[in-house]
Amino acid sequence: MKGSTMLTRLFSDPSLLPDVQKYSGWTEDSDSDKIKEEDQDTQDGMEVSGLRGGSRTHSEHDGEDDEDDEVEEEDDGEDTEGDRPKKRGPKKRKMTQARVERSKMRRVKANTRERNRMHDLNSALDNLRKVVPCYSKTQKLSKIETLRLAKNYIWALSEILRSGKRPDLVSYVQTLCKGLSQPTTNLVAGCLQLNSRNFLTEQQCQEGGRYGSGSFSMHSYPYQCARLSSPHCQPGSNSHPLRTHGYCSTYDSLYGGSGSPEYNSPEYEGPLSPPLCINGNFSLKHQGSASPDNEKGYHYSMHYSGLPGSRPAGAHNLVFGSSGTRSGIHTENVLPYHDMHIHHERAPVYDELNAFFHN
DNA sequence: TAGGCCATCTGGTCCT
DNA sequence: AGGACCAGATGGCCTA
Repeated sequence: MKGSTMLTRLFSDPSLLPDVQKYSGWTEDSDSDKIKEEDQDTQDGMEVSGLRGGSRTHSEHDGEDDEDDEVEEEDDGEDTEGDRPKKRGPKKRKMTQARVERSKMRRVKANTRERNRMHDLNSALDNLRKVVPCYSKTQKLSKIETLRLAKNYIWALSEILRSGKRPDLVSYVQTLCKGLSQPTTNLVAGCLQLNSRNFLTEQQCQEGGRYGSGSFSMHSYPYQCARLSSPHCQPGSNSHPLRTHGYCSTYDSLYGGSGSPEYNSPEYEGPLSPPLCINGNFSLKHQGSASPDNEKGYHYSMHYSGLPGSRPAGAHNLVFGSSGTRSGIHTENVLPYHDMHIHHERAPVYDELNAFFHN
C-alpha cells in the first residue's frame, strides 16, 4: 500500500480514530454535494487544453468508439517533415465530436476522483492535527509540519513508554520540535508553556545540544537563538499567539493542565491524545462508540506492561523543583504535578498516565 | 512583493 | 478499461 493511502485510511478509519467527519465538519455526503457543485463549475469553466492539444492518457486512446474507428491520416507532417521518422504505435483516430465529448467526460470524472482523493487525504491530515500537540482549528499546522510533529510525537511517546520515566519538559519539547520550522517550533514550545528564553539558554548551554537529565536520548537540535526568543513565547506575554489562537498543549493533557484556563483551547472538542505506542504496537480500544454522541468519550486503552508501576526513582524532581526553577527553567507558568488536571472526563489513559507519573 | 501554502487540473504510470 | 496514485503546473490567498 502506498504511503498516502495508508495515511488516509489510517486516519479516516472510524474504527481507528474518532469520527473523522464529525470533527472535521466534513462528511462524505456534504462533500459529495460539494463535489457535485464544483463539478458543475469546473465543467463549465474547465479548460480542455489537455484535450485540445495535450497528450491523452492511454485509456483515452484506446477503444473509445465503436462507431468511429476511422483512423486519422498520418498527418504528423508526413510530407512537410519528411526527415522525421514516422510514429509507431496505434494510429491516431480522428477526434470526432463524440470522442471529444467522451474525453471531456472522462477528464471531468478523473478530476472529481482526484479532488475526492485529496479531500480524503486532507481529512486524514485534519485528524492527525487533532491528535498531535498544538491543535487549533483556527490556525492549522501546515501539512508538512503536521507530519513532522506527528513523527516526533510518536517518538516522544514511545520514549516515555520505553523508559518508563516522565520526561522533563525541555526534553519533551526538544523531541517534539526536532526538524520543525521555526514558527512551528515556537508554537509547540509556546503550547507547552515553556519559557522560551530559558529553554534557549538551557539548550544552547548544552554542549553538543544535548540535555542530559532527561530520559530521552537527545540529539542535537538545530535551533537558532532567534527561534525561541520570540516575545510571543514569554510566559507573561498577552500577545502569545497561543492565547490568541487557542492552541492546546498535549503535554498538559498528559501531564496536567496549566491551570490557566485561557491557555486551554476554547475550541477543543475532542480527545487530544492519540493512542500510545507500547512496544511498537499501537493500542487503541475505543469504547462506547455505538453512539456518535460518544465522540468525547473515546477511550484509549493503555497498558503498562513491563513498566514500573510507580514513579521511577529520581523522577520526583525531574522537571519542576519546589523552588520553582530547575536548571534555570522558570516554572511560574507550569504547575507542579498535584495541580495538574485532566481536560474533560476524557479517558482512562490520562488517569493512568497521571497516576503513573504521580505515584 | 516575495515566499509559503494550498487547491485544483492534468497527464503519465501502475494495478486490478 | 477504469481507478488509484503521483508529480508537475498553475493560480489564489496570506503574511512578513
